Amino acid sequence: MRQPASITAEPRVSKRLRLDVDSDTENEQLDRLRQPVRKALQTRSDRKVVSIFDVAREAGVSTASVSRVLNAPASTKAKTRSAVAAAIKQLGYIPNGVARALSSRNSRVVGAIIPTIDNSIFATGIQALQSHLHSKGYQLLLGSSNYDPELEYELCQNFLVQKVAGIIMMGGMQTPECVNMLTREGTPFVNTGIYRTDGGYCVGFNNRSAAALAAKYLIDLGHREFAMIAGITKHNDRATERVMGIRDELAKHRIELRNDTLLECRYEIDEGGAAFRHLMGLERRPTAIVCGNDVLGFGAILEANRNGIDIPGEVSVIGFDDLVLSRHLKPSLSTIQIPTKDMWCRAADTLMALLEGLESPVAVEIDVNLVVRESTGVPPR
Amino acid sequence: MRQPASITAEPRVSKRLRLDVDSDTENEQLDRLRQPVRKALQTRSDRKVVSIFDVAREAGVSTASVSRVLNAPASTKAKTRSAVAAAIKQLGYIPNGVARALSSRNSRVVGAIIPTIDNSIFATGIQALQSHLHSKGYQLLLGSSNYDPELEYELCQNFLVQKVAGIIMMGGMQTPECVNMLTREGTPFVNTGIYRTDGGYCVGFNNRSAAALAAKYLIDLGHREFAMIAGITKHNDRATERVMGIRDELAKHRIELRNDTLLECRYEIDEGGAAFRHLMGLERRPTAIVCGNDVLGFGAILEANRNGIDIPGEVSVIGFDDLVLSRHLKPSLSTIQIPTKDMWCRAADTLMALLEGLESPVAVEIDVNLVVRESTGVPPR
DNA sequence: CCTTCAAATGTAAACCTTTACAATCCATTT
DNA sequence: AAATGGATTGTAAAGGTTTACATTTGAAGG
Repeated sequence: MRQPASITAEPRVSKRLRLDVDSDTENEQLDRLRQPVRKALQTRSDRKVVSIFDVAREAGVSTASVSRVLNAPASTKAKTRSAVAAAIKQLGYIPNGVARALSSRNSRVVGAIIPTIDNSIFATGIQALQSHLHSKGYQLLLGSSNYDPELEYELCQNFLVQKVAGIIMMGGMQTPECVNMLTREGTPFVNTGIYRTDGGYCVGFNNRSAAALAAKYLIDLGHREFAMIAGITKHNDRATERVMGIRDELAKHRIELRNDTLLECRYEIDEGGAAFRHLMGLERRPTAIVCGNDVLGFGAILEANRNGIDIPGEVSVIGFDDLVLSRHLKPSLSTIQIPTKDMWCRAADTLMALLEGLESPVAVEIDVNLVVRESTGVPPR
Repeated sequence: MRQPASITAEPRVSKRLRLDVDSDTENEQLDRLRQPVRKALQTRSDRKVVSIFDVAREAGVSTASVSRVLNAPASTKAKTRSAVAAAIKQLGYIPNGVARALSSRNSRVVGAIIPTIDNSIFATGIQALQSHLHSKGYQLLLGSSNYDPELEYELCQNFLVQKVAGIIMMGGMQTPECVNMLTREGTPFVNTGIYRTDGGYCVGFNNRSAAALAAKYLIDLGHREFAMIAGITKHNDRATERVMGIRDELAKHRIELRNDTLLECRYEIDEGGAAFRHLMGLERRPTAIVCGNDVLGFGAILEANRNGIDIPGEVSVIGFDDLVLSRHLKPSLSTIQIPTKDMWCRAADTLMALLEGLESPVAVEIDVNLVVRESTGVPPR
């Protein structure tokens, strides 16, 4: 029996549940598609909004002409244009994008999903993305998934409800259900931060070979005792591939990455510092530490500073991403540099081309660079 | 004469122009309201989308019932609910939020404008905002203004076109035209990061007295030679008030903030470093430096590290914001701590209360704290 | 002056919901 | 069994655009 009490129209609290999971109760399934009923303040309730009809009347033309002046001015006469422009200005008309989207099936809104905005590599990307989209007349609907594919699914579904024109998502860890849903709805999407040729659109780089680049550099310097402070690899293809890249390169040189020197932590300074401390306390100390990203590298360097450990004298540290801070730290952090802004803008370009029916390369590879700074050097002794 | 060539329907490039500025040509005015005509790929063009009619037919009920199951389940019978739920699942129905918004006049989308996502204090705020909104069933449309009121106006207008339910904006430097436009449209908005009682909704703190707090602390330590590495005050009320707060407090103690020790720079590490270097090169060196935010403080500390200047031995440095990094730097940065996440969530709560027709305090004051760390101490000698 | 035809404009049907109002159902009461 | 009235459901009218198609305009050519 359904309990009416449990389905009153309380303000919706996301339950992070999937519509298509059998164990869900009906209520929970529906929850995800609801909008709350509690009588929302109907903005502009009494206020009469200026519509395209008002503009048409004021300008002495049809609504179609107003629409054309706005959307296809080249197909209107100068006289019509100026009459309409005057009317628009006179009335303070602001087109209703919702009606426009409904009618034209084009919302001119792009959705983006990143793991967290609270990581400057993503913040930088989103900043670039937003201003690029803005310059092309698109708006940005933003969601963060906290590295959780279920949440990412939910955000995607919300985007689809909102009828975004397309979606850009960091990484390629969407659940199959998520990809199905996007495909079924016909909403194009681009994965960013990864490069792969499995048929989906992506703009990014090969994390595996990029990481290998770092390892090779350290090996060439003479290092043989390695450690890695990796990101959490679960649900994170980039982190996973970076670990694989390090393993690849070490294996090539018959160097082992011992289990006790491969640490996974969240991308936080604290955690990087703690991992570094742990590694420095090992009986068999590594001489080179590869970090899953620069934040972890910062943690390592700052922890070393605090404890008077000499980088790179005693141990070399290399990061990944090249955040702004990396070059400023003392010692400055060697790292793999990603052209983040460029990557996000090109992801946007790829998506927008798709939206406009243009040809667009399916997989775009972005170049990364090894940036050598002060935190790496030859091994001690 | 109008030049047809100049008004072909090229993909829209934002001209950042105002509709109501007289010097605009008609074309430029209209530009801002257009959507491009170049035949956009009409997503899901042939694909038949599943509509509420299909669900209704499948479930053997009317569309009104389907709508009610989704939006006011308590007013439907269990049998109807389950039939509709089954049909929705069966068909993979995803409601059309655009049609929903048009019909109900409620988009459940909130717009937010910040100066730049590329500053971790804003990134942190937006992260908190987005997940808070998500938990309440709202989505986030994001724009960054780059501290430019004209751009902010434009972003606002785009939000209005998109019929956002409400807007949250960092600071209170909107142009009068912008505020007028929002008021005319009846779209509620909340300013964040500032506290003032001029009638508009805001959730924030008094930047002036917060800054004074920092100055007072340094004065109490015995400092008399002050400098300030401020943010750019133009178009930035927070930066301006922070300078005023310092001036206030110094004046109270008859201390002068000489012109050559008040530097304005963009919130970047480089600039903070350069300013610090400049100040340390002065004949009459300050013993205490107040920074407009932590990023500038980082610049100062890192520059000091590079040049072997002892902080706080030779000079004390204090920041503003309490970014994550502040406690990790060596020396760690004393600063004014802002409960950023809390502030943004409460701004969202204020706005959502408004949207739901609930009472909501007009001005919410957030508490700030002085956090004393290693970068401040008694003056030298 | 009359045709012809491209360009410009107008008419009205979608687009997909929500929701006011009307109609029906059905448990209670009389 | 009829009447009552609250709960549930259905009908159909918005909501503000775009756009296919029809119509009008007007310049060019005969």
